[in-house]
Amino acid sequence: MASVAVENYLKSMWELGPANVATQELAQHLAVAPASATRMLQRLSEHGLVAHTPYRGASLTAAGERKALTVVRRHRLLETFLARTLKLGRDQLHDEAERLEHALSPALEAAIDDYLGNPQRDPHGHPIPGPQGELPPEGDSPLGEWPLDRPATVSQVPDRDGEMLGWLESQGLVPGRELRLVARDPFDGGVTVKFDERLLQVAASVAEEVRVSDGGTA
Amino acid sequence: MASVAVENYLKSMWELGPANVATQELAQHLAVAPASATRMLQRLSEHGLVAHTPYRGASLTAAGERKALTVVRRHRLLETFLARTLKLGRDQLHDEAERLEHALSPALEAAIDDYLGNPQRDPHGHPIPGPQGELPPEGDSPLGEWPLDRPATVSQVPDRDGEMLGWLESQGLVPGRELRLVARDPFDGGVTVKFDERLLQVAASVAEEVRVSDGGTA
DNA sequence: CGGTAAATTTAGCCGAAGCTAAACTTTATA
DNA sequence: TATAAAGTTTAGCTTCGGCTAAATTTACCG
Repeated sequence: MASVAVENYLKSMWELGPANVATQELAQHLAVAPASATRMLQRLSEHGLVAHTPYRGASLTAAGERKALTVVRRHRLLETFLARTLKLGRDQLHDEAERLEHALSPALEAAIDDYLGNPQRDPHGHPIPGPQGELPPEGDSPLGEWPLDRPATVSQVPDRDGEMLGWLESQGLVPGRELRLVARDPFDGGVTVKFDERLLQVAASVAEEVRVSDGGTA
Repeated sequence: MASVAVENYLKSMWELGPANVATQELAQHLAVAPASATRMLQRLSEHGLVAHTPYRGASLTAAGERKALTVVRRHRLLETFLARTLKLGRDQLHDEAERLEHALSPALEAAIDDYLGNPQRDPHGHPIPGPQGELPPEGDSPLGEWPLDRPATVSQVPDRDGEMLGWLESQGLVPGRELRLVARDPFDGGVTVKFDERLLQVAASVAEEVRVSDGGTA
């Protein structure tokens, strides 16, 4: 009960959770047919990793979440490691880590963590779960929900969408960037931000994904 | 036609080759049943990666060897990378690389090669195939076959046998070590070597696996 | 040369994980 | 409230890559 497929299902469940996740949503996230997701949910359920109520969706059990978090931990450690050593662009990191995360032994995971000095965040600003799955409480919010004029620091950018990431990068909208919201589109939720003496339009879809906080490194 | 299993079969074929490899030999090397090896040889044969004559063994075709060598290249680059960055012991390298080698994209392979400055040998002294599978001719021989008294330099140590590797390491018998054969057991092929002003007994099984040459880095 | 032992292959089974099509629930709408 | 649409599950098929047991081929030995 620890194949690549199982690890991916658990990770997706975690990313889509913590609420009950719909079969279809899960299937889409993994690019498989809904029937395949149903079957896997049944298997995961039998092994106590997921609580599945037929026709009502599923959510991770404590055991399932623990496993999911070790995958997330490996993923984020790998992203950090690859960025640090190989200077890969932020937009290449995700795909590489996606494949390598399933081939990382506990020993190698520990060696990487050690080498990096127990990093708390990956290059996208996502927090790295501890060895037992501990995650610090998140103190940030989506850029789109930030109040106007209050100074903010970008804390997290998305990692799955390479195109969005490339754009963010090209605009300098990366973790650590300090900025201010100057306007919000009342209809679609897009915002205008200001930094470096310039204004930048950010579409709603992007403003949902980028997270900000007020501290230096929250 | 490029699963983990296929890559492993091709790599084993290369390691056991280049002559016709017996089904049983291959099966043992991969720890699978002979029947499983037969079936895979048939599939590989259909795809033109091996030439299989029923009951007579199989060998890699040119296409198969090309594929095998990319796996070997990834393996050896990974070993070198892990040793360089994480300072893993020589005896941990093999197992980790064994798993990671199947998850390395061409882009990441290139980035690692670049980072390492196009290394020619891995930490065990094995030559690293070039991007197109080029391998330099080997100018070394098994320690057991080296003439008495002629100065030699260790060029390669085995990587699959962690226990043997640990012993070699503990005795200082690592690539680069200079030594001299002072005696050979006429019966079992074991040898006595001298270096650092001390004598060391090397069993036949070990003397077969360690390779030496006379130059500095042959 | 014949017969047996060893090696190999074939036959048939299993589980994982995917798919499509059909059946069944749930939800939403007329 | 009935019915259609949407979502989910079941049924049944496929491929991959294992396995064991039985059949077959090869090789060796008396």
